[in-house]
Amino acid sequence: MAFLPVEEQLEIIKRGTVEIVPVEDLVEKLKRSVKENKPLKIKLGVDPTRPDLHLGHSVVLRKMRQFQDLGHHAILIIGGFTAMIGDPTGQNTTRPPLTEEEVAENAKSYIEQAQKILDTTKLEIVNNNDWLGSMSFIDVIRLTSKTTVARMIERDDFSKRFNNNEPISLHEFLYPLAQGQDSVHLENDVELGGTDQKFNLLVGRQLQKDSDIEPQVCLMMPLLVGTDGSAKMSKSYDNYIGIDENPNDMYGKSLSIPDELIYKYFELVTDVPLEELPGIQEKAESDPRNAKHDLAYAITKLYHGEEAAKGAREHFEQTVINKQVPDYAPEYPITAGEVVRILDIISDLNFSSSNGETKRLIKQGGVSIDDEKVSDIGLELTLESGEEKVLKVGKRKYAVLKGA
RNA sequence: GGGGAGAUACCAAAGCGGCCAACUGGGGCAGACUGUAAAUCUGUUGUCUUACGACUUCGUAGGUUCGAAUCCUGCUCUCCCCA
Repeated sequence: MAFLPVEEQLEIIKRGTVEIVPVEDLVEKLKRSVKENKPLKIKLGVDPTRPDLHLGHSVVLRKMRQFQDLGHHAILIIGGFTAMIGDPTGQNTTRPPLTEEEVAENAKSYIEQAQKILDTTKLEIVNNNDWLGSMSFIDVIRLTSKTTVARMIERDDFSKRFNNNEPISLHEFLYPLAQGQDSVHLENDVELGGTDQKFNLLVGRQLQKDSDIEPQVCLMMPLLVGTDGSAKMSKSYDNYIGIDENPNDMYGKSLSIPDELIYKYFELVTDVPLEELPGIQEKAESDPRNAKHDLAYAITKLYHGEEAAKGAREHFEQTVINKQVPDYAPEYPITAGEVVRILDIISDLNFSSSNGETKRLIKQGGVSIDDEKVSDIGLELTLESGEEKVLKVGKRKYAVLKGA
């Protein structure tokens, strides 16, 4: 296929990118690629520890996709070997290493999800266990001799942990080397990663140089801030929007991000055309409410299609704005005439983690039946056959109580 | 190898024999206000119990005591200093 002119490619590549080190090398590589009609090898390493992908992961995956669309060759590395070490990046404590079986299973699930973003028909998938796993101890020692302790602790998370008197296990130093060795093995032109990966990516560049391979260009994408507006998006902070999430939740969660993030999200996790971005930035400031709805729509559409996005918007208007009961509310059957405690109903529905919490919710006015706040902790109810009541717990948990 | 310090709830951090289910801050949850935004105010945040109260919890296993997060001993883990 014919490649786009270098300038046009660059513009697409630079979207949302924090840093390209060094950008001149990328220009050179692109020029040569166009001239020789030869795709660049783009490397992205993924850690198969947590297989649930969310929009945070999508940032760098989307960048990968953009390279694919530009005609370049995408290589996804499953960090089967490195996962057994545990990437220290961003961890304040050492990660538990995974077994080979877990890795295989997680990798499978990862790829399944990633195909919502990547073009898997044109994707090369490799496992770094294939080459790292067979290295001998002497190979490893030679590898370690290529860098120094001072360089290692110069890395941000290490120096922080070091200064905070937190433990750093020796094996964690090997992680960047292992990742760098991947680049030596693949001889890739570009490696993608989050800004937190900068150090690791640069190690790859250095190791390639040492092995007389043309060094890779490191391209860093920002870490997407989660829906809470402060920490990076992560499952463990529960501030994430999963790419597998149902349209309604996806839409709703997208709306719950702080206003300041609207533009960033448009830039990083949607496919709105480059030329529309300036207009969006303006709208995000002048009319954040609607801009955010546009965003929620765009995100939902990306993963579920136009119809579902429309449905999610209607659903939102219906339930939140007009305060109607969502149609997915679970039904809770109650035998006609039977006396049931409200406490038990909520517990059965898993709407609260303990009876103590339920009582607290009731005391604070967080529970209502048919729009009427429940004030009595010990409330018991009975339903006639066919009778229905709507139970609401907290902000957005609904159930339909149905006499049967 | 030698010496010293430490391990408390989601996180940080007080408490150092009974008044401790454990101060305080952050986070979370709920209410008011709103745009499922922010800011603000209020309440709440171990389990069971309508409640009184009961039970489990302060790295881990034992011990001392009427009584332990607090004292003693073993163990595990971490940090610092020296070599």
